[in-house]
Amino acid sequence: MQEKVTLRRSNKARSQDTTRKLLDAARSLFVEKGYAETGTPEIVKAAEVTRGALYHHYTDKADLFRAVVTHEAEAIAHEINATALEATDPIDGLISGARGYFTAMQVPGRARLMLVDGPAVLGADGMSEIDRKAGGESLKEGLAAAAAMANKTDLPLDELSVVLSAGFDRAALEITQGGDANRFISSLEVLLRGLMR
Amino acid sequence: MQEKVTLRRSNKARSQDTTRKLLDAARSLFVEKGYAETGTPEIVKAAEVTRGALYHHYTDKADLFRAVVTHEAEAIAHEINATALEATDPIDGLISGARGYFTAMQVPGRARLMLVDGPAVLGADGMSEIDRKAGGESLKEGLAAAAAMANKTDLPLDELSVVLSAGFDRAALEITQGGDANRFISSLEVLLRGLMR
DNA sequence: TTGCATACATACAGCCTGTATGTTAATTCA
DNA sequence: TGAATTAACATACAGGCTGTATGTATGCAA
Repeated sequence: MQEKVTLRRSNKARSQDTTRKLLDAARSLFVEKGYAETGTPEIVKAAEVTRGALYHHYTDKADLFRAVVTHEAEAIAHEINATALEATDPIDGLISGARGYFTAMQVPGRARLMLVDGPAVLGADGMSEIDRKAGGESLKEGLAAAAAMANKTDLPLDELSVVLSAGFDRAALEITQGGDANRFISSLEVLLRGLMR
Repeated sequence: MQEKVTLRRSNKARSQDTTRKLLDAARSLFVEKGYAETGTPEIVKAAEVTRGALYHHYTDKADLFRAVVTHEAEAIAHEINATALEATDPIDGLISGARGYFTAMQVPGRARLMLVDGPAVLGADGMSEIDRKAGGESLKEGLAAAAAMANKTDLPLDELSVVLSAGFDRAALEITQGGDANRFISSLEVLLRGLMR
């Protein structure tokens, strides 16, 4: 006789499995169609779970979105770190970091997720917190190092890093839409070099 | 006997009136609560019209939003032009324009409308078209003038203006959230000056 | 083994969007 | 100037989506 094959799994393993399936499905749908155009019924169908599971693990749709964005931010930080090369010139270091950032942002839909839907759904503050946790401080550190080397002590570093960071983001977005990465990189480099002269 | 007092109005006048009421109500609600959190029933109630009127004049909710954003972009351009002063130094002109932009962006909720919800709902391309029609080319022109005066012929002006424009936007957003306008302005000025040296 | 907590599954209520249809008044045209 | 047409709504409806409430089975701890 065929026994009732209920495969026995720990609660932790079950949770990990379903959250992972939800995260994967949600990510690819959010990336493909955007946040507003993606419904939870569609997500759970793709994830092969029920809405009950979704709302058990996440408080609401935005919470799931936050988890996806957080995961993505970590992946981006990881990719950048993997390609970042040590540079003697701090500005070279910043440019190399920017190159890595642009490359990481080329995975389809990622730029929209992180730079358009993210701020709209989670707010600018919610996003900056996620970025901070995922190590988005590197720009400010690089700027500070460059300023120190150039003996520029009176630069408004906090504001500069905010402004430049927005420029990097915008450049990344433009590049995904066909913009010329090299021209954007040189425009950023000329800004940085001018700053430190 | 009391005659039936149906005040007689032309169709054009009626349309102007209701679209204006819709625009006003939608603007203040979008600004206060954001696009996604504002429903059309709420809008028409505030405007004292019906949803039928709304969907008669606009194809959908996003279309009404587009009209609001367009109107707002024109108001911003107008405010900037009103305060812009002629400068001999093109960089001074850019800075003065930035000051006007930041001031215009301080009206509550406007920054969110134009810089957060706008791109998410209408797309980056939809927004840039609106900006373009409302005269958002002034940055590129100012940059070109400054570059000409400084004999900088090899700058990637298009990319620079895109990157800097993003920086201006981000600065405006930060200022509405308590950031120090003067520090942002000097950070932008030091970027521009360094660029043209 | 017994009781509680976890991890769901199902059902439901409320709201919202867009469309279809009906009605009244303005405008056009013969 | 009267009839036909169109504009400007108003009302009703269908479908879908979100979040919650409730039910159930299984893991886990005492």
